[in-house]
Formats: sequence, C-alpha cells, structure tokens
Amino acid sequence: MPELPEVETIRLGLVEHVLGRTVEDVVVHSGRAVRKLADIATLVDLVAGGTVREIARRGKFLWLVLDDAPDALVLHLGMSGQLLFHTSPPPELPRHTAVSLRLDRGLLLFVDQRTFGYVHPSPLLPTDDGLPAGAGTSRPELPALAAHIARDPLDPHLDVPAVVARMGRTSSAVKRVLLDQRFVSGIGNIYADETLWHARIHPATPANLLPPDARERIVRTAAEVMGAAVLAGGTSFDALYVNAMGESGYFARELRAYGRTGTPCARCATPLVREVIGGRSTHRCPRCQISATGAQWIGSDP
DNA sequence: CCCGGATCCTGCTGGC
DNA sequence: TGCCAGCAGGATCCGG
Repeated sequence: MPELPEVETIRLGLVEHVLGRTVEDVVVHSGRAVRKLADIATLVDLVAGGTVREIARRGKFLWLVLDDAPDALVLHLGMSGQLLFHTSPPPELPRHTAVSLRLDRGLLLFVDQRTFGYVHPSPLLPTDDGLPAGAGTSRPELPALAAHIARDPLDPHLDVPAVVARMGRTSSAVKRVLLDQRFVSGIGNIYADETLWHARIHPATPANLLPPDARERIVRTAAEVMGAAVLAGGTSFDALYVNAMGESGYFARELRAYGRTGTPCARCATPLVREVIGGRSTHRCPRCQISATGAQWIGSDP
C-alpha cells in the first residue's frame, strides 16, 4: 500500500523521533513478519542494546543502521504495513501489531494487517556504483534484501539515461514497467496512474514503442508527482496509511486519475475509465492519454 | 531471458 | 439482515 511518498513521510517522522535512540527491548508478537522462528534470535541480537545511527530508504524499502552492525534492519511495509511511534506505551497494542521495539525514549510498533510486510535483518553490501545507497544514508551500502531494486526517481544518483534506455528494451506495457522495481523503484499503483496521466501516456503502450523523450518525460514526471506527494505527507484514503505519528497525508486531493473512474478529466472533462493492466486496476483518461498503438501517445493540449 | 498471470493475507464494500 | 464475490496502496514465483 505505501509507495515512495508514504514511506518517505514515515522515514522523516522516524528521523525525528527514533534516530539516535537506543533499542532496549524487542518483542515479536506475530511470527510472519519475521518469517522464521530462528530469525527472531537474529533480530534480537542485532537490535537489542543497539543505537539507531541511520534511517535510510531506497524506493519502498526502509532500513535502520545500528551502531556499526554489519546487518541492517530492513522494514518493508508491503500492502498494509505501518510504523507507529508512541512517546509512551498505548494502553492496548493495535490489532495486527507484529513487532514492537522499546526505545530509551518511546516505543516503535510495526503493525501489518495483510501481513505482506516484513522486518528482517539483512547484511549491508557495497552499492554497484559506489555511491550512497539512498535517502538518509551517506554510506555506499545497501541491504542484500534491497540489492535487486533500482534507485528511485527522487534519488539524485539515479542514472536517468540508463533507465530510459532500459525501458526501450522491453515490450511490456509501460504501466507494468513503472511498477517493476528493477527499472525505477518506489512507484506503486497510485503513482503509476498519476504519472501516466500527467505525462499523457496510455498505460498499455508497449514501453519500447515510446520514443526516448517520452520515456524520459515519464521518469521526470514520476519524480515531480512523488516529490509533491512527499510535501503533502502522502496519500491517505483511510486509517491504513498514516505517518509515524498516526497522522494522515493529504495528497488524495491532488490525485487526477487514481480512483477517479467516471469523474471528469481535470484537463479535458472526458469521464475517466478503469481497466486492468498488468493485473492491476488502472485509471486513465480515454481522450488525453490516447491510443496505445498510434503515434499520438505523447498527446498535445486538448 | 522475457513475459504475464497466479498467489500470499485480512478486511471492507456493494449487490443480491 | 446475511452472505458472498470482488477488490485493496506489493512483490515474488512459476509456467509457457
């Protein structure tokens, strides 16, 4: 559920309240987030008594660096994960609390309704390019669990020409390519639809049929949309996405495509349509985001 | 290798 | 009111 802007909003909250804190105790309430029972011991060994030195992110992956531990603590939120900080313990833990970290000041809860998220130690490995791994870290080190994903559109070290070239070598629908974290990371279903609406490109267009300037525009548009979403604190539809302090973001009011089936396009007033592309619900304007097979994908002012 | 679909899980909504 | 199909912000695995 949370995409880059939501994960970044959570990260910023953690930087404020968890960075520099020492973990006094770890409790695993439900095994699935930690996968195997043996991993609980590994998790406790890594985290208990450690001080949080960095809170880093690439795409939708978050990780904590503790002292000089060789492993990072990776936090992936999946579809429904939350990280909730409390200055003092709540009277009752939220339903679906999977892991809680008691800090020298405060409590950090990992809560996950649909259980696709996880909390897992992962060895820090050198980045391919020798550059800092992502937001919130100066180290050229990435957890092994995140080693297969590309940099994200908000990463100043993203190699845009390389992404544009790679996109030109697949015939998959461009929407599917945006969701594939190996091309560019951090984009999920909401921001894929928003990006393609702003870029005026039909989501079913095979990526290799898009001219290079259109592919580049897509990557830059993704950065603009997600940058704006970070400033708004992310997209909240309900209580499932809130920041580390439990507050909603307000980017939902800026959405132009996602979830707007049947409502007038903000550019041309044509009712938006919904279809399934790449197995995901996809929202688009049938007029501005034109043909998937013609030469007009790039669109022009209606 | 590349592509597309199935699958993991819980909870909510809307139609009958 | 109750039931059930369908859907939900992600990522991985597997067969063709």
